[in-house]
Amino acid sequence: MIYDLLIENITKNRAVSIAEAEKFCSFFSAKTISKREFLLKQGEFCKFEAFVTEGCFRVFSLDKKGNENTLYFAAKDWWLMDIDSFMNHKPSDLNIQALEDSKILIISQEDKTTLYNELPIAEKFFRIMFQKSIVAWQRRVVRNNSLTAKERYYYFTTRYPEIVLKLTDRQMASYLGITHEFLSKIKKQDKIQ
Amino acid sequence: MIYDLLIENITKNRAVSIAEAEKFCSFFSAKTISKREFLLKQGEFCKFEAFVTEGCFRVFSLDKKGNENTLYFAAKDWWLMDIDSFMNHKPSDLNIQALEDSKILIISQEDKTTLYNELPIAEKFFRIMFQKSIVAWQRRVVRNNSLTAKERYYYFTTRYPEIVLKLTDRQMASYLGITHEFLSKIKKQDKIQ
DNA sequence: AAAAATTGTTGAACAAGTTCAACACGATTA
DNA sequence: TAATCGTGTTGAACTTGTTCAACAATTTTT
Repeated sequence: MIYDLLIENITKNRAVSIAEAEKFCSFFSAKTISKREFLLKQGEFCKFEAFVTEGCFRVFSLDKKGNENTLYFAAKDWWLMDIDSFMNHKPSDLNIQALEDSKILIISQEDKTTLYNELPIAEKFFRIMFQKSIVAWQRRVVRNNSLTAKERYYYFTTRYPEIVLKLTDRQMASYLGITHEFLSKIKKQDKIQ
Repeated sequence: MIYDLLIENITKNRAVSIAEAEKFCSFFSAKTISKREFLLKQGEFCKFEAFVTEGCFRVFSLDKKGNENTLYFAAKDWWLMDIDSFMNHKPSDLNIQALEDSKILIISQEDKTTLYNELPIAEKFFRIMFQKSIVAWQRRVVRNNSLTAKERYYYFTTRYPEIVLKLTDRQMASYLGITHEFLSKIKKQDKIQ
């Protein structure tokens, strides 16, 4: 069933009844996205939140110098959203693009409000999910400040080997915060030793 | 009243009744922390969350090379916690130290659970607070990757001028992700022009 | 008030990462 | 099939930021 993965995601480590899980899922509908297609473009209003059931996405922004900055990749079992645009009803700074043919479960802004109102456990679920997310972002900041590019490259490739397979070097470099030329040099060094 | 600032913080932009706000506050007790005192040390279990009503704190970790990495500063009206240690009941990676004589409102781990159970609006309040926090962390990652040290210095000093006054250069440098020597050189360059 | 410790400054040598340009390769597209 | 475009690689020159050491100025402790 298309909701299996989402049900597992929301019930994992939490006391959620079958009825609650089913109600939760009823707010989401399935959607297919082709490779290279954009789910969201900078400047648009983000009026959805989504859960990835198949494929992979890249979330990135463009800075003033025109460089791409990859915030994160979202493969199966990850959530996709622009919290800022969604929460504050403002144009998005982010682009969300499919790296391969993908499938998501999507909820609209209005339905998300209804979900919170009708299913109190949803507040707890997302509250905990956001807490975990903050921990991950804090660790990312510390890694970016305290590790060299080479160390960050090792961390990323050993931590997310399945995602690495789906990326070009340019996409990975924009996540690591280095140029793709320098990433190429890191990889070369690596092979020699 | 000592709860005034907390009440303003939780009611701002949200429909919270006076009764709810008062109940919320009843879980918190006032505490005084002296300059240089640690509210939490790396290795300890973080069994509290706190709201700063006076003074300023620094939250930092030590990496393998022995360098301090400042995650954030928390002045009046900010929340202080180690989400990871608190949520996952594990030893903390973080140090929380008062930069000056300070006052906080503090809630214990048990009371936080009770608060969530007895006051459903608390789930919504913290869910929204955490969402805002994620947006801030995402922006920090983008700034760290796309701005030079000098640009980050400008951003920080113009965005948080009151906090800057309370910091040594070393503390600011550890937040910006540079050495204090280099910060000193940035400041010198700055004066000349 | 003296001693000790921490802080900020500066310089010189160095390391990490960028920029730009050139080229080879593979994948789309016409 | 040819043409085009994006990708990965490499080198040389350059910029940004680090490291280490020395010193002066403050702050803290005794």
